[in-house]
Amino acid sequence: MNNIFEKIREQIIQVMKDAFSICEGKGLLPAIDLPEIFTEVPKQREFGDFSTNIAMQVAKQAKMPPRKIAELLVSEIKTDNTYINKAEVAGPGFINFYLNSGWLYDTLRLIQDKKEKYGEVDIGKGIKVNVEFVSANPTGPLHMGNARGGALGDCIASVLEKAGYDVTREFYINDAGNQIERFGLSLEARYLQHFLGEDKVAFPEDGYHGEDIIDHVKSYIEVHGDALLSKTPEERRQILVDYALPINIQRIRDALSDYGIEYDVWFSEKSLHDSGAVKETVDFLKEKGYTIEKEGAIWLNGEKLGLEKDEVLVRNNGVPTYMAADIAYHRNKFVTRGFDWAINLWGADHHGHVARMKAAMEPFGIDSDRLEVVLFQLVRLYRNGEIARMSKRTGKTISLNDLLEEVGRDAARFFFNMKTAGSHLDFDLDLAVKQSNENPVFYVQYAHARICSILRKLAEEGISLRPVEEVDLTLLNEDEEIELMRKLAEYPEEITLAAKTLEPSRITRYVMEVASSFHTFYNACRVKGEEEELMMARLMLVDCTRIVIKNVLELISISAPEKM
RNA sequence: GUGCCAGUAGCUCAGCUGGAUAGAGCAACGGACUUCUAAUCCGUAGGUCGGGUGUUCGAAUCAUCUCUGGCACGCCA
Repeated sequence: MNNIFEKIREQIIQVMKDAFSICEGKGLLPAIDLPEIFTEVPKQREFGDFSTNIAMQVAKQAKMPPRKIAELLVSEIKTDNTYINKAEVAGPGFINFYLNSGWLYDTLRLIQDKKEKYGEVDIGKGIKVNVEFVSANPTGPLHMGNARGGALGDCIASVLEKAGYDVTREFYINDAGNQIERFGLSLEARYLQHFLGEDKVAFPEDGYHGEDIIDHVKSYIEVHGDALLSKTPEERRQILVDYALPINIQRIRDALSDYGIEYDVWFSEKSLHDSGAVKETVDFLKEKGYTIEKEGAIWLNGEKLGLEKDEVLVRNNGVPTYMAADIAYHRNKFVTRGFDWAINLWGADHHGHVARMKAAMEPFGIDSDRLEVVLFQLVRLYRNGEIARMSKRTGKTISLNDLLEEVGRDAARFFFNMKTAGSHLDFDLDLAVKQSNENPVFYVQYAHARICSILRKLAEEGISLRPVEEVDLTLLNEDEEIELMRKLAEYPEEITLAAKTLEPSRITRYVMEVASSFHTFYNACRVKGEEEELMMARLMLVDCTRIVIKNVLELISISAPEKM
């Protein structure tokens, strides 16, 4: 058992089912085909700890007023051996359950038992899931979109791990295709410009204008000089790409590592072309009749797959498109490597690609539900209350490296994980570095530091945590203590919900609530200096809070300082 | 033009399978440090949930229409 909420929910459902059958047995209620019984935590504390609306749900079926049904059920309720103290009918027909504090004390016992594993649940049952995120073009540095996608993807992966999935973090390296061509052309142009003069060599219109391209060329020239002038353009571009690409990829790895992201797999698009997997995939589609040929190109048959239009898989020059490679890639994930589930994080500007990719799984016998795409809206950076522009064309982009240098990993990851993926995100650079109450990162970290301070101060006096079974937890009954324990009890439930919705942002908001409950407790109740048994009970509560905050911060890869 | 996403307090955002009086943070205003860290806490104020219609015991949530903003509709990725 690692989720008290789950246990309570099961108790309530069982108690209600029993009450229904007793009522039916006594002829108080007609036979009812029970729908699933839902429980919720009422917003108002006076409505109890949990409630259910089942009486309202079955009112129509029973042909009785919901309140009447609820009253019958409550009169026949059996709550022996449960946390339930009493049940009451309220409002239009809610049944409110009031629990004894045992579930809160059991929560503390559970936390002490599980320690850093507290919060883990097993809804994943070891299902193999591939989480692919960032997957930026290795033609330049990582930008804000990659930063958001990185924080989100990494936290989704972490949440799924905690929820019992077998997670693989993966980066798809787009080291083939058109953008690599343009990368080569850009490098070549800068190279030639260096020797022949800027005005003598035209820069490709859709080339990469960034400074980093010039830097690559400069450092190449420092070592190898002008030897490439005598090569053919093809050779020249190949050599320059072979030189610069690994550098870019290494820089991406380093930046992501600084950002707290470690991948299990770096998957090369080029390898799919080299191994023949792309060609094989197109051939397969051709054989199965999912392609059509027109205008010298091979197209994916949109009509047959329920898509709006056809998509080019192989251009009339024989070069496959990214779409062909992407299909081969996902076929590799599902068929070759046997993932049960694949989650991709894409910027919202790629949303048009979602339906196509899901549909394209069908010919391979892959249920499209096994591919899940999380779209996230793009980021706007603010500085001095104004939008900090980032323009890829002028090369004056604010990169992930710049961001980490300016605000640090903790603030960056925290901010990107505060909001749901679907909402636009305004990143306030000034706020992220502000060391004040306006900054939510410090709010949470401060709670952790405060706890550590309490533990430190007590340790100096030779007072340390007792084993939980030697502590009288029933002494914890102040409102602030109850509220804090209640918050701590929610954690496994939060992990469950975050995993089900693929919304790690709720975990970030959750830890802010834990911090808030702790700060309130701190201001209302003292630990040090209280009568010994009470002090020990509170020390236990404080330590459990520390464990939960640390677990969450570790989950989202943010430091948990012991002093601030 | 078609499609996708969004519109909730001055600002930034939560709101789970429809539920009880729509929440939080910041900003504003008023309070609390001789006591474990005041990077904290307590209180006050702040709303036509973009707008209309419908579905029903009940709608911020579902359906539909409409307005506004962002994005996508390439032999780019």
